[in-house]
Parts: sequence; structure tokens; C-alpha cells
Amino acid sequence: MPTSDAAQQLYTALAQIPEGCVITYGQLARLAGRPGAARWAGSLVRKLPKDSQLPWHRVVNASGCISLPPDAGGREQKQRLLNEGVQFTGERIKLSQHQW
DNA sequence: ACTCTGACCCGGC
DNA sequence: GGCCGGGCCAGAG
Repeated sequence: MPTSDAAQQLYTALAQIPEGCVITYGQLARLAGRPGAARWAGSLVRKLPKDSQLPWHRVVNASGCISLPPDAGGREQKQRLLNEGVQFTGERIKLSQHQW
């Protein structure tokens, strides 16, 4: 495909993430075959529809924190993660779930 | 075609 | 732990 071959891979990898696990934009971009293109991954995730089945809420930055502002849906993301069993240490995700 | 921007990452200080 | 600068990709003005 067209221009979104890698994008499709990114979506696929995102869909492969099990519950209770999170991934960073960089890792996601790497899985999609675009190492270093974390920004690109963020763009795709941001454009993702809310009714999408893709677990976009399991994507966080390398710091292990939600990069999305609370007033933009970050609150919902955190709530979803908590609902799936992801433990938070304040605003930071526990290192144990840092990888899947 | 060029410039700016964005849910980013990494190495160096 | 923090701040700075450079690097990556795609889309919009």
C-alpha cells in the first residue's frame, strides 16, 4: 500500500496490545517500521476516532505519562487504563506495565 | 515548493 | 531528576 502501509502496521500492532499493558509512541513507531517517527505515530493516534476499537488509550509517551491534556480526553484515557488494571503512581505509569 | 506545527524520542550537559 | 538542541514523519497554511 499506498502511503499508509506502515500506518496499517501501526494500527495492527496497537490492536495486538493486550489489556493492562501500555506502549510508548516510539516503540509503536518502531513496530510500524518507522523508528524515530514517534511524532508520526502520535498524529495517527490523535486522528483516531473515539469509537475505534483500537486501544489508543494504551499509548503513552516515553516518560510513562499521558501526553494528552486532561481537558482533551486525557482524563478518559487514565480512567480507561485504571479500569483495565493499569496501576498509576501519581501521573506516571508503573514500570511493570511499561512493556508488554 | 516552503514553512510551521504536533497526543514524540534521545543524547548531552 | 531537569533543560536544550537535533532528528524523525505527515498534514495544513
